[in-house]
Order: sequence, then C-alpha cells, then structure tokens
Amino acid sequence: MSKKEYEQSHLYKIRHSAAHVMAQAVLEMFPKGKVAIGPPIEDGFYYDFDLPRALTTDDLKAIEKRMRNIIKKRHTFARRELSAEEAKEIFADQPYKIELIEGLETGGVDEYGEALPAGETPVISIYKHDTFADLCKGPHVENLGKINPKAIKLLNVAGAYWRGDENRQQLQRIYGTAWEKPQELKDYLARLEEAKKRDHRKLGKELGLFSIDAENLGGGLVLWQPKGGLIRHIAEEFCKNEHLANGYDMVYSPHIGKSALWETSGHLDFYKESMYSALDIDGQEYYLKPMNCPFHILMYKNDLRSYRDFPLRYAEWGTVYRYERSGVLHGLLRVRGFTQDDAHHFCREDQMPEEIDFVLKFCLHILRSFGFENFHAYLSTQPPEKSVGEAAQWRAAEKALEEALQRANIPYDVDEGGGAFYGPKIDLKISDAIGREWQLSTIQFDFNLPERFDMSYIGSDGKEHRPYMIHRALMGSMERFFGVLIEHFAGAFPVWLMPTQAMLIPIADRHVKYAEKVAAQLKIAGLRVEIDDSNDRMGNKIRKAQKQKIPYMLVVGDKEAEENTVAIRLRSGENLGPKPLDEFAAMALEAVEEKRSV
RNA sequence: GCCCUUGUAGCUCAGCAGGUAGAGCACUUCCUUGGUAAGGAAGAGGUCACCGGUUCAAGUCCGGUCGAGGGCUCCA
Repeated sequence: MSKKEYEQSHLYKIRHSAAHVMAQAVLEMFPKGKVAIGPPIEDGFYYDFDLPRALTTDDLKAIEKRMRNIIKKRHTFARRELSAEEAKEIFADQPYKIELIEGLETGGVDEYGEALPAGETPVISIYKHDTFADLCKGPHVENLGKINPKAIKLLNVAGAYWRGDENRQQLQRIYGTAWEKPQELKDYLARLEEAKKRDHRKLGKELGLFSIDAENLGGGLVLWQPKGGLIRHIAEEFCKNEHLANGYDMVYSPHIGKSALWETSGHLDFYKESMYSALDIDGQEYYLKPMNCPFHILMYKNDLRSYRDFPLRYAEWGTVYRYERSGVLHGLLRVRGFTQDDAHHFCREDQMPEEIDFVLKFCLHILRSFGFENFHAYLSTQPPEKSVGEAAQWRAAEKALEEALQRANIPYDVDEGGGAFYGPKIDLKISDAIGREWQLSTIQFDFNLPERFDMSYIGSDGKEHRPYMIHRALMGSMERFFGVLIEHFAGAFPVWLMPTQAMLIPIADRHVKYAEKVAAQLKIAGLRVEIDDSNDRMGNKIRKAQKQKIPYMLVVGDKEAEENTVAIRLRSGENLGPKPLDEFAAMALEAVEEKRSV
C-alpha cells in the first residue's frame, strides 16, 4: 500500500479516530493536561501530551481500558468548519492548539504544522465525538462502532519535542496501534516479537559476532569479534573482487588530513558539527575524516587527466568517523566509526548516463549476491533553494538517474527537491525477510567538490573541462550492512558467509578420530569445519550447533566410520541421513558457490 | 543532547518494610560413551556500574557521574 492509498484507507481512519479517543481518555484522567498533535502513522498512531507528571505503564493500561469503554459507546464523529476566532475560543486553554490555529490562520501549514503545497489555503475544522473535540481535518470513521475495541493496544510512552524542535517543550508521546480485526492486532504483535528475536544486538551477542564496549572503549565504536570479522572478511573479499572485475581501482587513504583540505572541501563550513575536534600535529591542525571524497580527489589531481582516462572509478573501504549524538547510537545501525564501501566515479558528460546505468546495475548485483531481492528507490531532485551547479547539469543528472531506475525496473518514488545542495541522488532501500525497509545504497552526483578543488581534464578539443563526479556506496557501511544482514537472516546466514559451515558431531569419544579425518578432508575441499569433541551427549551437541545456526551438523558414529559417510542434519531440522563424504562436500560446496542457504 | 525507563556472576534474571549476595545456562574437574534440540556430580566465579550522602547497618533510600533501552532530532 502506498502512502497515498494508506491515507485514503479505512485503517487510516480507524487509527486517526483511535488517537482522538486516546486523547479523550488522557484528558479525562488529567483534566488539566494539554494536547498537542496525534496523527496516524505506519502501523498505528500517536498523540503528544503535556501532562503534570510522567506516565507509567500502569497509566497506559488504565488509558487503554478507558479507551475501550469510550469506544463501546459508539459515539459519532461530527465535523464542523469554523472560523479561526471561534476555534481559538474553543481551544482557549489549549496553547498548542492555539499555535496550530494561528499557523492555519496565516496559512502555509496544515494542522500538524507541516508546510502545505503552494496556493493551498487551509480550512479550519474540528471533529467532535462525545466530550472531545479536536482541531482536525480528518478523515475519521463515522462512529466509534467502527473501531474494534479488541484490535487496539497502547505500546509505549516516549519523549518528543513540540514540533520536533529540541529547544521547545518536551511532550509525552503515547504510541498505540489499531487494526480492523483482533487477529490483525495479534499478527502485528507477533511481528514485533519476531523483530525482537532478530535484533542484531541480541544475535550479535549470542552468535559472538561483534561487541560494543561503551564503558571501556566508547559508544558507537564496534569490535568485530572473530566470527563477525570472518563474515566481514568474506563479504569484503567477494565485493572487492567484483569491483576489480568491473573497472574499479582499489585505493587507500589515511584517516586524517590537514584542516586546509577540509576547508577546501567545505566540510569545515557545512559539516563541522559531525566532525571530531582537531588534532594538533606539530602545530598544524588535522581532522579525522568524516568522508573519503577529498582524498580521492587529491588522487585524481595527482596527475594531468585526459578525457581518454574516463571513466575513472576509485573504490576504497574507507573508515570514517562522524560525531553522532549519544542518544542516537544504535547497535551496528548507527555508530561513530564505520567503514564505507565507498567509490567515486569521474567521467565526461557524455559518459554520465552510461556510468549511472552501470553503477546501479552493479549495485543491484552486489545486493542480490547477499540475498536481498526487494528494492525500492528514492530519487531526490534539486532543492528549490540554495544549490550549486547549473540547472542544465541538474536536469541531465536527474534524467540519467531516473532512466537508469526505469531500465533496471526498480520501483521508485521521486522526492522533489529532496536532493542535497550539491547534486541529485538515488537512495536504494531493501526490504528484509520480514518486510522492513533499510537504506543501504546511495548514488549521488556532486557538482560542488569538482568546483571547489578545481578539478579538470583535457578534452578532445585540447581544452580544460570539469569532470562529472559521482559518489556511491553500495553496502553503505560495513557496520550497518552487517546489522541489516543479521536481522534479514536472523543470524542464519547463507552457507558461504557462515563462519562455521559444518559441525562434526562424534557420538562417542572413539569416533573423534574419524571426525578428525573427515574434518581434514573437508577443510582441504575448502569448507570451514569444526569438531565438537566435548563431553556432551550427541543431543546436546546438536542443540549447541543448532543454536549457533550452523548449516550442517554431521553426526559420525560406528556406522559412518565404517562406511566413510557422515549423517547430515540441516539447521532446518531436516535429517538427510548418512551420505558418502564426497557427496556431502559437493553438496555443501554447491551451496557455497550459489550463495544459497540450506 | 533532551524526556521516560534502566544498570546484581560471561549470559538471562531473582533478591525490596534497609540487617553481612542467589538461581538457571555457560565455564573447570570427575563420572558417564550416549544415535538427531539439555546425562549426572562437584567446583570456581560478583568491592551488587562508579562516586558521595542518610543510617548502628545500603544491592535495597537520596544526590551526582558513566553506561544501556524506548523515543525526539539526525543519518551510512
């Protein structure tokens, strides 16, 4: 369902109406409470309140109960349009509503304070049910009988700033969810449970993939433990080889650079709040790099460039450091130090469409190799205010991006005016195994840096020209990519990525010798194999391997040792029975080759 | 950074009218040699995040600091 369709849907009305009911319930409990705004959101709704005290989980339960009682009375929703004066009278003791009404009065914003499309004048309307009237443009259900009291639930309370501005009043936001049928609510709650089980922070700990030691090391700084490190190594090796096979040059650059570099690039003007403070080296200021581009540009400028050199593709697994406010750090998904699979393309204008086509295809190839199949792109075009570069350049670049998306047959939305000041871009989001979207890849034009660094090449006309520059990251950052990968596969990675691909499970001590022989052979065949020679019974060895999500469990006992076989159990629980060793090796290697799971 | 919640053994958690720390799993050792998700026993492991206060006495109450979780804002 698209955003537009959602806003037309019955479900949207249910949620919007549930938000009003919640506001009524809260005001009944806190007559002096102030209400802010309460829109439907994906999967539910929220409402912001300014209350005399902090809400507890018991309050949530009480509010929820009250909501059910209100709903059962099946009040009808009545819409009424009114003048600003009258609205101000009605909401005289609701300062947030007054502010919204004033916004509507002067025009340009809707009742949530969001900017309206030019030329649209807002109509002031209220919706009233029972004792509660709210400034609202609707739509709502006709009456509360349309809401199933068993299909709503309040989820949590969180802080939120009035109008998202941290300098203004902080409000209490209650999040709730509402559905048409109780079963849908149940399914939704089950999805939340499933998401919790897949949480990469939990799995990262359980599977020994990575750790973050905020106390001793620092928040947002990731330690890749051996198993996670191995997965990263395999992923990087694959990707780097693909890059080399596709016309990229692999480059390396240092982690710091002189302040002059960042002045030229403009980062110290526009990006300083995301950069760490300067290091003093022999009286000179150096900065930790938040981006790799200036380095690649210096590499470009190291030589006189000819139009014949293009396209030039510099790729680097570049580790960058960006200041993120402590409250936003989140596992691997939001960190302070991370490694981008970064690259910069330099080309001529006439090559640009082809270059975009290439990079998008290459990007999809990489993502598909890791098991992502569903993509959604967002094309962001020139912002209406302040941007660099000529309009013709922007149009040509936007056209190239859009046509590449069409050729690649990727569904996309256009975010008019959503581009950065320095160029249009494509952000590519992937959907994971349980339907959540994650942004990984970005392909972005840059009309700014070539100018700032005065980059040039000699064209066929013998004159100097400015090259086109394209930034791109496919996996985005290794950290975020890994986090998404963990959640996508719930830790059960495809065989080629598993740190341990097969666990040998000797039934008794006397079978360890045979297991060692088998392990040695499988290692020679190129598989990553371990032996569980612990004192546990077979059942527990299987349990341990299963919990580690090891794809193949190879049970060996008297029978197997005698017949030179292994009894194969898959992590799916399927038991394939005894198979000759080379048959197993061929089977596992095929799964590796095809980047399949089991 | 801000608001709410929160911080006890490697992990998951109990301990609560304030009276000198507990369980399960994991770990070590021993017994057991067992055919597809937990065999048994013993042992070791914690200055209850840190600093300060109240008290005869603080894991437990109060204040501060440092972390974590859910959000806001932002983003690879």
